[in-house]
Amino acid sequence: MSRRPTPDASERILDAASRLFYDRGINSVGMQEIIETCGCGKNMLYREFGSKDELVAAYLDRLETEWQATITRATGPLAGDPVAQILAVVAAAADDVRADGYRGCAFLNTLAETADPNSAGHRQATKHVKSLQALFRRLARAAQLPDPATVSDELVIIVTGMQSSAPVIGGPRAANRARQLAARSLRAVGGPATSAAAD
Amino acid sequence: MSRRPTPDASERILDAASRLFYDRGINSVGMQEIIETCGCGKNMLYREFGSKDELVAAYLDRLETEWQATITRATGPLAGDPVAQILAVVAAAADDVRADGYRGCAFLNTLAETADPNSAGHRQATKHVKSLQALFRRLARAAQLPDPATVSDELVIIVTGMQSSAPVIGGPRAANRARQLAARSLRAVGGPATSAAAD
DNA sequence: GTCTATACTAGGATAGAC
DNA sequence: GTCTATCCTAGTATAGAC
Repeated sequence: MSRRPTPDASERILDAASRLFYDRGINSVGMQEIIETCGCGKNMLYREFGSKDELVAAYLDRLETEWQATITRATGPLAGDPVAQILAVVAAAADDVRADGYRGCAFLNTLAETADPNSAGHRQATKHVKSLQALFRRLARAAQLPDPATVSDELVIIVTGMQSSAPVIGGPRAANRARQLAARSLRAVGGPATSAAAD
Repeated sequence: MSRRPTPDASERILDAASRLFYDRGINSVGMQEIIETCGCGKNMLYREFGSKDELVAAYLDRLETEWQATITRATGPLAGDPVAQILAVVAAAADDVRADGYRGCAFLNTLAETADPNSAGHRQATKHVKSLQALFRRLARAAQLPDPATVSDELVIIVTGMQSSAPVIGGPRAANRARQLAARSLRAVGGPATSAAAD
């Protein structure tokens, strides 16, 4: 018992850090608290992650990877139906929002917290939103919607608005309204294959 | 009544603090930097504002007052046309978003930064969004729109989404898309007086 | 008296050394 | 794990200029 191989020490640290970072904000969490929460030593933490910045980067990196897996899982079965895929992406984001203790999008929160555009957190958060925008644009183009750039911007606004307003107006309400808004957005721009966007 | 030699000392401090708080985030700004920026002494700052928390509260208070004045100015000439008033509120918010150096809604940023629901900042930020929601609901009811609660939630999502996505997708784009989304939302729910929501 | 400027306390931050 | 170095934080108190 005394001797733990801890093959996943890095994971345990990242688990503790992620929870604290999200729940209380990156700037409000000290390294000491992360150490106490995960029960590791300070040297261990700094050996696995060289600095707090790196730990933050790893936190956002893992979330990004998880999000990419989520949308792959959600859109995979709908290959060939890009309109349904768009709605599935919105629905996947909406599922997160319903969770207890939801405190907004981790990337948008990081953006609000770290103003320096050159910081790793800022760049990762910006990249996250831009990749969501690009995904919507790609799918809108595949659906042969007129003006994919406009509709993808609309969808980004709907998703980020859902995430930002949810802590105030309530997760389920925000999720439902956002899904309806997205469906309506797709119907409004018309195009050949938007029948799937009917309520 | 003790006369004050510098009647605007409080204002100057609040100006400096507001700019720093917004540009870099509340938690990233120290009292020392505020003092150096506004050129006042530490004594003065702590006499006018008892603590950093109070200074933050004054910062948000003033923004709230300015915002209330903005919507009063925007909706005043449109009395009797609640649908146009809703669009005017969205347009007023959109104007802010276009500004150079826009870094998101100050209230939403505060919410992201301070997780403690009992803190003054958290409460003021929550109140701000809820009051926007209530304003939309009141106007939607005045316009005799069916389901004012739903349409007001949609409008809140559109506005907060515009504010949150603007730093990433660009202020003007976000502003234009949000105004179009709001107009479409009003047209979609129908009602007797939504012709003003036509593009 | 009213201001600025600075010294100071007490604590918490990151980070490194052992 | 503990201990230390260095820095920054909020906030108070003192010193000195006008």
